[in-house]
Amino acid sequence: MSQVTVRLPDGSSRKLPAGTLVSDVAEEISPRLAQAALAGVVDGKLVDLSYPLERDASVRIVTDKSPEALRLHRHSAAHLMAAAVTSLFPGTQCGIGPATDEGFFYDFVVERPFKPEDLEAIEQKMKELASQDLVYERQMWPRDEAKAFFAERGEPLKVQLIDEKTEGETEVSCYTIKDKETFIDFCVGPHVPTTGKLKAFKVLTASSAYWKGDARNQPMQRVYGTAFLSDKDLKAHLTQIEEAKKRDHRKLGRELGLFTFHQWAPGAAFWMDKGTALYNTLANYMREVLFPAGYVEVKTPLIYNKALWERSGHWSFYRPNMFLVESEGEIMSLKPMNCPGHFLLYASDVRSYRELPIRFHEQTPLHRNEASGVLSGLTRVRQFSQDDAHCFVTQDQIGEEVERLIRLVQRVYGDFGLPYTAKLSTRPDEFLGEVATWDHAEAQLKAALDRSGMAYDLNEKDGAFYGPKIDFDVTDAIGRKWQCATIQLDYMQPENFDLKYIGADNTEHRPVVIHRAIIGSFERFIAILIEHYAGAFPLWLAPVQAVVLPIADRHLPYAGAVRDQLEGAGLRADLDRRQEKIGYKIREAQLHKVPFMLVVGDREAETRTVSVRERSGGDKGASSIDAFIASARDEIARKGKRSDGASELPAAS
RNA sequence: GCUGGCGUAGCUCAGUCCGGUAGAGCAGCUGAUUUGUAAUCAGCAGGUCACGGGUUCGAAUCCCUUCGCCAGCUCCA
Repeated sequence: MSQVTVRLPDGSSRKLPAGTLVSDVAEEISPRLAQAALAGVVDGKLVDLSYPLERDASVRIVTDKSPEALRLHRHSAAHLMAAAVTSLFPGTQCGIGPATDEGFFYDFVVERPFKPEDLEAIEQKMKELASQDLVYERQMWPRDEAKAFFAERGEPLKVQLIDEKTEGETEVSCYTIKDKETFIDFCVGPHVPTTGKLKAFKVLTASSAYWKGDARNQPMQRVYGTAFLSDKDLKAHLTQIEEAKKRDHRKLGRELGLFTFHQWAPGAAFWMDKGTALYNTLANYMREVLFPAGYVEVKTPLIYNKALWERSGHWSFYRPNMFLVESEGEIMSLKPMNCPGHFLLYASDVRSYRELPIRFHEQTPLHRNEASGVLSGLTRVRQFSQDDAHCFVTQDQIGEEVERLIRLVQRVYGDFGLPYTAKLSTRPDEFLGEVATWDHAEAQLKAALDRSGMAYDLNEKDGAFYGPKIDFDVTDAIGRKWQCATIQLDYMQPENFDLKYIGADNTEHRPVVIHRAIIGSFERFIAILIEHYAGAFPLWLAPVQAVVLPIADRHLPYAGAVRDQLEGAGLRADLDRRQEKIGYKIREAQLHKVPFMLVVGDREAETRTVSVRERSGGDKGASSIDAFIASARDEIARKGKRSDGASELPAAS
């Protein structure tokens, strides 16, 4: 019998008979490893434990500790779910069932949509199948036989998949759970060896999806579930889902009196006074950041003739998302973006190289006619404003400008206590302009990222067709990622709009445009902040920073004077003048997450002080009004950070 | 936009399956209470049951339309 040499991760190697299974290798190393083994990695490829080793190879055994384990579990759980569904609902057709970042799903064609009771039944059935510790078996079927088999079983979608995925092959791989009567699926695998390995899974929701995600195809029922390596991890995940629900900005926005919606203005928020205070604080903060960075604030029209959109190219590719209006027979559109307006503004005067970079910052509202089904709270709206700006630079200024931008991004996210990551997207296969120009631009972006000392991912070929870009993702307090900042180079629009500057050589040159936003849309960023802080904004952002709480009516004059003094000092202050006990007023203020409660009664009125109660931290004792104002202003100026730069905010979890 | 679910007082929800005069808590208002660090007591008021149509002696409830909200519609066998 011939032998194969198996190399192990520790550098050792063993000679074993050809055809030895991965599971045998695990057994050979140690019985305990064999017990824990879920799959193998042979020459870098993830395979089943039942994979036979026919030639020399490096082998690694996958266990719960391996990075592949989670996806393996989830994909196997998807099969287990499909087995449960086909058992409970005979005649169900199966589509695809992949693992995802959060869990897994499986698409089915069923007679009627699933109800919550069905999902419970499915989960029960899965548990039952798991407890039976059934084997996942890989079988190689002749292609035609497999197609005939699935066709006969009334699974045309599987036949279609086999056709598409295995063209030119003679055999296709299928996986059974127990046997082909119980469950069989066309699948590359691999899987965990038996259903008993799956110990922590949950069926979550059902909704509809289309075959291959295309609305022209047949609608299917998608059942989502999640699986983890331990009950502890699963529980943590479910708790996280609950936590996310508690922080939902739509719920907190109403409870905190920030904003509301009306069915007659779908996708457009009504900002109440407190929400407006927050909005304005953000908008002014961005102005404070951008003015010293060389930006000028501009306001350009909200409505433009269709001619502009034809020039910019929006008319041909963005029209479905534009709100059109008619005036005296002319078709106009509300602007979905600021760029074309900024180009017209740039072109309204002769520009010299001495002026560049020119940086136009604008916060006026934009309108995008998003499909009704994608609207969601403040995160997906039809009307919003951005901390939008366009920088007009020379080719050689790109690197420095981008580096300045990265520093701005770092500063802003630092002020909000949001961790972030960056990714650089380079030239796609279909692109506009010269390869040399792209290479030059990409090199400058890379150099700028390197100089900034930031770690970043490379997204090859993911740039826009008009230029490369850098995107930033922030991670909120409960670990969710949001794309906010973007820095995009644009070579196309300066051509379209024939933008020029006069160079040092006294001839005309083409500037490069950098589209950039740091927080993106104020609406969406506020949603992120609400959920990040769980509604408990740091002092500098809080819509109401302090509320004065008089003990009894006779303290109202003094309380009013305190409130006036706070407002005079630039603080956002309220006065609770209701005839209620102090505990009631405090409870109310706590629920509204006001950072400071200032209790005033006889003692305070006499000594011209306030009793400070902190939202987090309770009673801080008496303080003179001036001392309170001074410390509050200091905290606002520091934006909640200690003087060493670290954040005082508790890690909300 | 498409598929499914949902829409009852400002908010959270009961009542809908099985048609028969619309309910609770919180918030609001009035009165009493004048209060010291997370809910004082009593009373009152508040609803074309999203909108429009249909079935019926009778519709919040059953059927259809429209609007809005929620979830999903990228993950590859």
